[in-house]
Amino acid sequence: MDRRQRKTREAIFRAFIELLSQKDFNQITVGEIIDRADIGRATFYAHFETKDYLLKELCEELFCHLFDSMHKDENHHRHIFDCDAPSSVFLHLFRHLQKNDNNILELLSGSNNELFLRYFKENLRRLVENQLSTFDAEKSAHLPESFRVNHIVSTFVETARWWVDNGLKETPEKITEYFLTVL
Amino acid sequence: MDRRQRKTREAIFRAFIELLSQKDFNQITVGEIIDRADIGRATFYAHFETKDYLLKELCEELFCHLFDSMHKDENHHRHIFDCDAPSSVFLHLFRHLQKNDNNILELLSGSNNELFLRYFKENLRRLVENQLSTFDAEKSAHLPESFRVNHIVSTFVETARWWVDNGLKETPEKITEYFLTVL
DNA sequence: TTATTACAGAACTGATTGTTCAATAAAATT
DNA sequence: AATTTTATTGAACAATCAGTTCTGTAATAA
Repeated sequence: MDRRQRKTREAIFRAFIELLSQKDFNQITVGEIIDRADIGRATFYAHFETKDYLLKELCEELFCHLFDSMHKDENHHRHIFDCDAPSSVFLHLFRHLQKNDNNILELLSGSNNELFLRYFKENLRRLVENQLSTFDAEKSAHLPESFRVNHIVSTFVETARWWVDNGLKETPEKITEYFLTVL
Repeated sequence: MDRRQRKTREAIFRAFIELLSQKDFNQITVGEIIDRADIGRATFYAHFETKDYLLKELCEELFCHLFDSMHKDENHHRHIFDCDAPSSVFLHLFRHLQKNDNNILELLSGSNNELFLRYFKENLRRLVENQLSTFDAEKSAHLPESFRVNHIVSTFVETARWWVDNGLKETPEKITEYFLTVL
């Protein structure tokens, strides 16, 4: 990839994330993004078809980073706890959320980020589907699988949002415990 | 209230709901609303400051209708099941959702209705806070109250959305059972 | 060195929002 | 019934924004 392209792309992402931490997605205009990124209008549209695609690609990069670093962390902490336990995956996620790399938290708690939440849930769903059997309680065995997956994913997201909205006061371990208790 | 005012207000709501069943909230323009409602542009802005306020007031009317009719129904069906059971409240809600008065379902399952969901949850939260004690399991007793309330509310909303998205195939009784099982 | 590619910057169209105002029609008041 | 108040109309208006197009220029690759 051309060095110029890379720089422009990063400048756009940086500006976009800064703006996302200040206001809702729908309130942000292309004009604001290009002013802050200090690029030409035509350049923006050469990179992203619309604002929606910009968010989509940003999300994909964030999730790659989130899930990649999760796998690394899993190896690194292998001696601390059992990585095969379903809790470990979520504990890792909560830990990485706490770090707030790339201001992902603003996206989670914000009020007009339906699109972001959809992507987040899509990614989580894949993760949960693979591990579904480890969650099976006798009680929920007769429920449709898609319902169970949806419930786990939704509960994770809502737990994370509650955590963020209340100022991240609990430790990742504690919030994982909350999460597993209600589950 | 002036008969003229009432008529235009209803025409606006009717047009707005019809449009909401066709496309996302953010895609709907004021121009489309006034064309469909067959009123002047200035008239719209005499009634609603912005499109957001229109949605807000629509939601308030829908919730009044939903919760009012729920109370009536509660009396009407008192002989059928125990209304003090926490399940009955939610069963009523699921029943009224199934009727889909005023196309409320489109709002629930749609993709850009963060605003609507916020109002929905606010109303539900009040309901749940009053009945929280009836939900207390020993397991969740040590969790913060706001977390528990949030979890119940979120789970209800997500259950309803799953139900709607999957074509309302289950009966209200069945979906209430699903809901209470995962809870 | 040459050819290719990305960017700047400006101008432009079209859509949309929200406001204003004078004329008209409906409703309320006397 | 006559008068006053109020709501609506319809059109025109400015402002903002999205997305496109173009030319000249600078960076990169061949």
